[in-house]
Amino acid sequence: MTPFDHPPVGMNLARTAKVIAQAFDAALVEAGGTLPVWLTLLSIKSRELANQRELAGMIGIQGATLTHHLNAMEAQGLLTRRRDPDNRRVHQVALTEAGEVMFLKLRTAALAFDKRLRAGLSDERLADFAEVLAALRANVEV
Amino acid sequence: MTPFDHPPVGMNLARTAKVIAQAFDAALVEAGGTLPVWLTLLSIKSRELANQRELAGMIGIQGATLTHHLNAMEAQGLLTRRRDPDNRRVHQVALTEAGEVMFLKLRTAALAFDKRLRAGLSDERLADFAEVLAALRANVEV
DNA sequence: ATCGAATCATTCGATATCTAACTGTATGGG
DNA sequence: CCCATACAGTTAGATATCGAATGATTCGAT
Repeated sequence: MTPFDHPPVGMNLARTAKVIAQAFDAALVEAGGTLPVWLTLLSIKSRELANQRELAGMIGIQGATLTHHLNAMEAQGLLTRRRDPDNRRVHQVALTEAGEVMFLKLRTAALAFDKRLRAGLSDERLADFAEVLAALRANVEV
Repeated sequence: MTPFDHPPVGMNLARTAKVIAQAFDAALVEAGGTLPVWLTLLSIKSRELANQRELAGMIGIQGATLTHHLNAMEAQGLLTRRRDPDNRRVHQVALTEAGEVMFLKLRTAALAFDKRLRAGLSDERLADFAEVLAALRANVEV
């Protein structure tokens, strides 16, 4: 498949990330949510009253994409948006009761998936893995 | 950002894969193509006359998605589709002259990007990295 | 005090992807 | 032989994402 001496790192990374993301999404659908819904809930919980720019940054998506998800989740009754009275440009996002419930359900699924993923891999091995990921990111920035 | 003891592997993997894929796509756009175009060209070159099911499998996308890319690339004059006379269900895909030229240009960009990505990482380290990727994939299958 | 620049969010239009349904073609068991 | 089943590809409809343009608000420099 490749005109490369070594199997290309990037391709391997992309393929692996894809199958894992798909499996994770399937696990979350099982639990009544989706991957973007989980990421959005997680970002909101980790910093209540953050503005949308900050939430998008935590998730690693653009503001426009987050707006989309928030619209859907607001329609589903998982969250509310309210303008910050101190700075009426920003929308403060907060979870509803239903949003909290969904968060807890998806967290259970996410924790189980993370455990499944780490099976058979030592902490040192995973730490080195994370370091390589960081190095790859660094090699691409700038 | 997380209710996890350890930073979750999957999230780290997904984020890294995303920024690297974006950087790679940018490099390919610089060279006159895109990531899906490159992957399609590469899959065709690595097995001339393969059918679309096989090509999609090599790239890691569904047949329907490949159809989309082939339509666009055929319209651009990069490739041709012809029915296999021995089995009129299958379409044999072949590159045109322009497709060959594009392949060479994008290959140069891809090789340069791969080199940039590996900078500062030993072969052993990358080999172990690839093994962990394989283990993660295995942990998710079935 | 006002106007231009910056900031936050939304809207718009495009691309990539998926699944499911459909079309056309091949094949094998009765 | 022929029909049920399987297979290759396309089409249709949905979701996720991005970048660019727009709207609303704030801030700062003169």
